Amino acid sequence: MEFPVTRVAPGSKGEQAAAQLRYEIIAGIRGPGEVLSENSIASACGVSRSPAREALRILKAEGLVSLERLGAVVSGMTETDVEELNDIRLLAERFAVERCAEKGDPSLLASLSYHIEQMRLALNRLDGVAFAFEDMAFHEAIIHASGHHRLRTVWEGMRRLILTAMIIATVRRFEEESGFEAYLMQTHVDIYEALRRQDAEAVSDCLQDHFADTRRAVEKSVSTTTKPGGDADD
Amino acid sequence: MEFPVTRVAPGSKGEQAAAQLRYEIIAGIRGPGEVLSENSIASACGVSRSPAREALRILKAEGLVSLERLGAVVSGMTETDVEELNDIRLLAERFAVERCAEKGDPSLLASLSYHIEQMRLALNRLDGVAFAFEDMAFHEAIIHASGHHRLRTVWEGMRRLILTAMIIATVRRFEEESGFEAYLMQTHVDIYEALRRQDAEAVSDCLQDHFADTRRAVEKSVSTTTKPGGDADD
DNA sequence: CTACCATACGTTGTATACAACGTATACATA
DNA sequence: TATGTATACGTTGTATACAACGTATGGTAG
Repeated sequence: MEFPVTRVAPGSKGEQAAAQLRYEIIAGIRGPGEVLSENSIASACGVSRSPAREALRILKAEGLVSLERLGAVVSGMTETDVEELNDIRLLAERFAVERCAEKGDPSLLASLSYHIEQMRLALNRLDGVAFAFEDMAFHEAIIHASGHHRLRTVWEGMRRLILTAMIIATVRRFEEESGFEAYLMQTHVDIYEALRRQDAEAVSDCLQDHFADTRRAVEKSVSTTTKPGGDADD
Repeated sequence: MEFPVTRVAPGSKGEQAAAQLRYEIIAGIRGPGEVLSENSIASACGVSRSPAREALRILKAEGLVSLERLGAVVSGMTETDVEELNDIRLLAERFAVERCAEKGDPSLLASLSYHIEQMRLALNRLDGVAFAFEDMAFHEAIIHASGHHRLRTVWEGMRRLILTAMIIATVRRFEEESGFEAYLMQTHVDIYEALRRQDAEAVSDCLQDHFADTRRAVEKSVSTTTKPGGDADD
């Protein structure tokens, strides 16, 4: 799989290097315990230390590495990490829909409907990457529609992490799994319908179901990932 | 007020510069709309562009500035921002105590009790900074006790922002307000007691009360702040 | 064989130099 | 006067050089 670095991080070389490393860490290509020095990243990504340094700071903020004195140690993404990430996503989106219910943004429903349709099209093309982007856009629309700046800032801090994990999981699911399409689409439609009915409790339940499914899918991807560089059991 | 930069950010020059700027933005010394170039920060803080650049990235991640092409534009902290920050804090801590209830960490209660006692001592000394640090430690203990790594990562992303706002608000409250001590201490004791009784619902209510009070205090500080550099209403 | 010390290397933190890009301003021309 | 253009400046992004620090390793003395 060739990871769409520039689509995930369209910005500077530092962000692109971070995007590449993020992918490699989440995909398990770089296993937990592996040490990343600024120089090694610089040479690996073909850039100088300045962007490499920036990449490391980004990855640190996302909790993917811990900056030690000797270098950045890869934390990796375990099943627990995926589960926790979904905890937070569920927490954030439930909060967001509560706020949406108060405000009642009419353009949100249109946006969600649009992304559901785009997901259908991507599904027909068996384009996992496109599907993941639309899936992401669906959930991001809910966050944005809340109109809560701070929630959005928090979201921004884990946005690319989530997007990357979703791309990996979705592509793998498209390749390996079968028969999941109906349920995957349905959970999004359920959320949409519940929002349209302004049934807050139903939305909450639908989100919970959806993330339970997401968790299963992502965990399967993460756990089946080989870790060539890993096993650094000091 | 001399802001304890090194206590908030004991790290590199970049982090210290960020701490200083963070304080100045939250305190309103640097108003919304003000433009911060890397060079101006470098000269203002007496460092080179490398730490200045790092500081700007940190502030961007915290949502205090937005990085435009022309430079970093200060977003500032409005009353709405403070309110939103407390929304997220309440959300995070409620989630944390739910997890704590499941696990039942005995050392948490001891930690909370200790910090309450330290708050009392700081109160007697009329030491606003020390009080804020203990207040912070109290709430941070709850987050940590949840054992939720991702929640901690999210918390880490807004930790210094919250700490700075708390220091400013607390110091101001110590200087200007009076008669608030009893209630301020009581809300923390209430949280502690509810946790000790393992009464999840009561904890939630206590947290809500506490943050409602915090919001009032911080908002008062922010709103009464003069903004000499601001008023950049393009 | 062990313990200690010196040296060399690798790491991050910081400063500076260079390149690319956009903008604003001043000037010339219609 | 209005408009188009060219130039100069300020900005970020990137590369490189230097400094400080810790560690690991090798050698030497006991």
